[in-house]
Amino acid sequence: MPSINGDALDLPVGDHRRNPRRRGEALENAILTAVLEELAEVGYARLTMERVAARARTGKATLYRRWPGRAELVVDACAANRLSEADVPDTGVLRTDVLAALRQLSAKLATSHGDLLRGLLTEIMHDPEFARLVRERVHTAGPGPIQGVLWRAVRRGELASWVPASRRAGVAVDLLRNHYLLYGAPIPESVITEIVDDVYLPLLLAPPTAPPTALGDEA
Amino acid sequence: MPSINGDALDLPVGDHRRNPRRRGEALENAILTAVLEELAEVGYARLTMERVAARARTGKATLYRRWPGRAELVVDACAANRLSEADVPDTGVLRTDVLAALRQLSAKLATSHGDLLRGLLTEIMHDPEFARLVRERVHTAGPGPIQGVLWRAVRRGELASWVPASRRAGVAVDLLRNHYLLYGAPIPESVITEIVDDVYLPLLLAPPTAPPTALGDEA
Amino acid sequence: MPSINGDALDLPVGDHRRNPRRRGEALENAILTAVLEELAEVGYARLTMERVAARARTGKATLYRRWPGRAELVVDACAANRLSEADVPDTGVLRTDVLAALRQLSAKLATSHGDLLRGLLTEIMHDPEFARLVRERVHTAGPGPIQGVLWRAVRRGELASWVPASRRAGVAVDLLRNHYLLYGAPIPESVITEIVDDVYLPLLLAPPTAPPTALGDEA
Amino acid sequence: MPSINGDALDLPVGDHRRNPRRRGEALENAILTAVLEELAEVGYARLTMERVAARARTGKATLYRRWPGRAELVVDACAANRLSEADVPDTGVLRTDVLAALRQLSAKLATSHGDLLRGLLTEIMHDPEFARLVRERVHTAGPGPIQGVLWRAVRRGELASWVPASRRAGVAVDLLRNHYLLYGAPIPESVITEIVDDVYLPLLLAPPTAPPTALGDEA
DNA sequence: CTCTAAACGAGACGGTACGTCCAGTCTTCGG
DNA sequence: CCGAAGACTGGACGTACCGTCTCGTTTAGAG
Repeated sequence: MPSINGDALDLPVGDHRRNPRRRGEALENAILTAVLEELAEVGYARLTMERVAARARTGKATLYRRWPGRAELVVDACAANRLSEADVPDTGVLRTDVLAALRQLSAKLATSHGDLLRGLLTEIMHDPEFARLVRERVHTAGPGPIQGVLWRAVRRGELASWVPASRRAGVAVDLLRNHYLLYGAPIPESVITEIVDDVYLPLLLAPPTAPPTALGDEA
Repeated sequence: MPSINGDALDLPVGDHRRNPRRRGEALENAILTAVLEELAEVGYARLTMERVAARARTGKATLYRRWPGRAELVVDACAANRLSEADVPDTGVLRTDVLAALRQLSAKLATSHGDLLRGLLTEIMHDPEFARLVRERVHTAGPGPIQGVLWRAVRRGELASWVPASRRAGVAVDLLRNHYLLYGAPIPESVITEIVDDVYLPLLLAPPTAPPTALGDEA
Repeated sequence: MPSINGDALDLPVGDHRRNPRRRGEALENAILTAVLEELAEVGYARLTMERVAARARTGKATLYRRWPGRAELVVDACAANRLSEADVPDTGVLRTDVLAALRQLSAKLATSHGDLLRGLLTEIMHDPEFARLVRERVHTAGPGPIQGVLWRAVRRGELASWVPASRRAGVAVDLLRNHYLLYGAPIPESVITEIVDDVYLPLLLAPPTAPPTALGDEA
Repeated sequence: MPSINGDALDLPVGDHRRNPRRRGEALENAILTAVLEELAEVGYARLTMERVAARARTGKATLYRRWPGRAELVVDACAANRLSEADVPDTGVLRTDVLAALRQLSAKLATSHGDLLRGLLTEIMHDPEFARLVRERVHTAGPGPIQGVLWRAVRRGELASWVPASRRAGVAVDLLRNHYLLYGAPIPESVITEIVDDVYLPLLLAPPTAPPTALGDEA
């Protein structure tokens, strides 16, 4: 790109002016902070090793010594600022809990986390091990909370106990994530309620397999 | 990237050697063909305008005169080779039809189409109009066939007639696509059958909304 | 150059909007005018066929059909606006006349004519015929006036009659042109007077060949 | 220019295949050598940064890191191969020495040096500092030798001692250079002898200023 | 407390791709 | 059917980054 903006990489400096020279953890923190700032400012797609190094006032070699590439670096940076995995308040009703969980996820996707997810998905396939890492982060930003919600519902007797471990459990999160990837943020409230009322709750309460009578009755 | 392969852009030439000079549609076809070949060979991530131009034996300016960038070019190329929207055979049973449709989609995702979807998702947010375009292509590679399947089931009396128009209709495709994005191809057969048997069919046959008495009844 | 200014070649249009289509002389005039405007605005070095065509609201082929290249086009454009060959006033004294002629030439070189000369010199060698053309223009912008001055001096008896036809006649102009090419415009007054007083006049008045006694005296 | 020769930049390689990576002076020499070879092969007008980089087996960025542009790069390359400033043999006679010096210069202008001079003159005016540099190179390829010749003549008593420092000293070289610029190389022998016999020697031997009585005496 | 080995900062290096400009040539279509 | 208008092929531009590599310098930590 022929210089869309003439910025000479003259980033504001956190003024850990050189000397004393940072190492180990201090250095790593400076780098991860720089990554998060870049993520916030220009997004994942335009984040470059060059700018991260400049912003962290270190050299590119220092980055490559620790991370194989941009994707891994960014994943680590996000792991570091671990968004506290805010857990969902217990409202005592499954529907309300699920809505809260989805709204929380929706909000998270609207931040740089969403952009990040989008970007990482394209780079996932290089290395299966890395793919696993990303899935964990992505899922953490998903099924984690909802599992709690489901188990509470089981304890209250709202749900059959096999449900939280079944494939159905993740459907709401998957659909929401899917909607984000196709339509972007912000996700309209109506989409969330539709997912919950038209799909998720009916699904959770449906019998384990399709009623054999559905077809049989007609036949 | 410091030359993962040293090829000096010496691509096989279809030998439409210069003169007569191609214009308009003929030229456009040559370009779109080149795009598809590149897609198949190196994938979306490593497809470059430079190589496409070289392969189509034209100049970059000709590409940029027609498309604003790589993403739009690729989308057009895919629209052109419209993968014939192979329709699902009518087996007379909903479950079998759905399985066939998902297997078809799964196969499609395993080709360069999957890679493409992955790549385009990161570039979607620049321009809403472009986002819409991509969604259409992506959906075409999805809900299209399954709608047919569902309507046939309705006609056979297997399904309530409101189902194909409801949000539930797209769930299977969304889950499959979601799985591809997170886990890549090939998608194991077991995942497909689980989606169908544990989620999709029960969902399609569940009552329109969650039984309001769900908790009360059981308690 | 990656667009030093984003101008999309959207030049001010003389609004001979297309249709009726111009031809022959009308078109030619529009082109030559465009050339002169470009020359004035960006100079010879940055004058391009592309911009000229755009400015004249025509196509490049129209230019190439009439002129082999930029150099010839520009020369023609200058021939058209023929700078009236302002002749030197007769002061009755050789020195004053010569000074006036050189100052006139110096002034001309300081305009786009100088820039033009500079540019054309680099493109002269392609075609001897064209080289001749340029030399004529260049000389016209030089020896023409001074010949008059010299002949007047001959008539007054200030000069020997063989001088105007000798190689010495052109020396002043050659030196001035040379100075311009090496040092650019404006040429300091002192340079002009030095050329006249230290070189040109002594030379004009010197005997036809070196006094054979110069060396002989010493020997 | 649409490929005057179809060569795909497959230049002969000096096979300093990568590693050890060249730096500093070694690299610079390789580049300057490449420049000189390109100059000799295609001339200044068709010398491109792209080809120089390819020939030197380096990247364009490396060139631009060191030189602002083509002109500066070429000037440096010429400074490097400093054409040994071949000095003029002492024949013991001014006329013969001058002729030798001019013939030498004439020969030099007929090589790529002449082409170079021509090309650089058009790019001189961007930066006065650069203009100074070029003048030095150009003069070096000129007045240097002739100064020696003149001083020897002074020592022999052939010339007055004020001559070598006067503006007259450079006239022969200026006229020769001027002739080259207008008529190109090769410069006919007759032009050289005319400059020497009809202009330069008479001028050198003429009195310091024009006889004040020039007109009066005759009248 | 000294000395050595590793890590750091800085940035050069070889290289790919970008998106733009322009040169010349060829085609189409209007007058 | 000529010629105006403009699309085409293709080279080069100057920049941004990539990932590697070389320099000194600084700083731990072993002796």
